[in-house]
Amino acid sequence: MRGRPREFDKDQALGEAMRVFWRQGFNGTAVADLEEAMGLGRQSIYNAFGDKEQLFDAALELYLDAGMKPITEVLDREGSALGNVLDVLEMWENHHGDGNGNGCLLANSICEHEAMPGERDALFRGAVERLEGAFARAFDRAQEQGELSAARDPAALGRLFATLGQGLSVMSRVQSPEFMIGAIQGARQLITA
Amino acid sequence: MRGRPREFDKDQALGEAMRVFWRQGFNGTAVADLEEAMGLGRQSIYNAFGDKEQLFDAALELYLDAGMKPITEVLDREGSALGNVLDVLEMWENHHGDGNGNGCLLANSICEHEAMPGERDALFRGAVERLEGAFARAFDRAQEQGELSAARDPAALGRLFATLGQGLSVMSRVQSPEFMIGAIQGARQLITA
DNA sequence: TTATTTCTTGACGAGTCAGTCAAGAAATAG
DNA sequence: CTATTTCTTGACTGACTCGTCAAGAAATAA
Repeated sequence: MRGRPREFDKDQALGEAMRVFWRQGFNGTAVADLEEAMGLGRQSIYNAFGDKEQLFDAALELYLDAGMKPITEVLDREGSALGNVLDVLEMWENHHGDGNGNGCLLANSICEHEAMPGERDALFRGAVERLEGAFARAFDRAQEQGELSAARDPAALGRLFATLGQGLSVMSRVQSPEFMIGAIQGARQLITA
Repeated sequence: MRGRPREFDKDQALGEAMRVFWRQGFNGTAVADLEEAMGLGRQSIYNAFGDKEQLFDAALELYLDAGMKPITEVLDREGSALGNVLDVLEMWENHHGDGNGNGCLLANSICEHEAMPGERDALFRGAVERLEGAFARAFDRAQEQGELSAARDPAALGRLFATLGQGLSVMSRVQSPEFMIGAIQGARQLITA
């Protein structure tokens, strides 16, 4: 027997929750903040998502799906692999240059994570490895295509660029668009010239 | 009239407070945690350091002095400027490979900062600019010394390496020493070969 | 219609938070 | 010695925390 259906859109509400966690972090977000942003009463949130920690996990998963896939998809695109890497740099330039200033929820969560309840290490590592792997594959193909010196180590460069992405996320929270563009320009120079 | 002198060492207590904030963040740290780590009663803390926010600021300044100076000093050393940069990469490799896993208090604070009271943007930016500037000067000198291609932009590379440092800090909180070594190895390859 | 299930609303409670108050302890100044 | 100043200890407070409870509303099933 089905009972009364919920009045709100669960996915949309989760998106709003994600944005609040993104901006304020887990410990910096009160359930009252979530109520306001999601436009819901407290019990509706607990009915639909469980407690605050489960809601955060769901929001983080949504973020990793929505925010990571576009990058790995570009990196795995056919054609010039080095071009794909440069396209991702341009995506980062546009994203971090728009002044939203919240960085990346993954990086923010990793930095806060010792102060958070629960076990999320595996989730974090998995996300990083997907990013790292996509970059490594691209650099590998770039070598095959003759666009990257055979002296480079694609796996090491994959780790470097995944790390750079996290660094850009941190910097975007406090630095100007000009800074971000400069840092990305530096990365461009090192893999092209 | 002087009155009763305090029984504890203020600098040492601040160091303990710094370590707690470093590990747990501002919002993740209760004043009770600070009491325990510093070995002090609550009123002693408030007498000596003011409120929690002022104590955090003092701890952050201590960190920036103690943790940033060694890096800029190596970068500004005479001799091979590119060698200095490589030495900093090695310092990071040793630091992040020791498995302490707390990353860098600056990066952690930047990520948490929207959820924190007060204005720290200027402090954050100043610290980043000191790091960025030291790298930029080193790359500039490396060009003069003929160890870095004249096609590079030292300012952009300075921003890139400051950003990389923040990224390494994030990664060190969840990734293995092998990952860190790989990422740093990637950076080495790009500025030497 | 009536019974059942689920959602929504608002109040509530136990626990934790940062910060303060008050009293006693321990030092210096005269 | 006494008076004064500062530090230390521990209790305390009001605000905020997350999560739950209870009652009514709104849907479906028969």
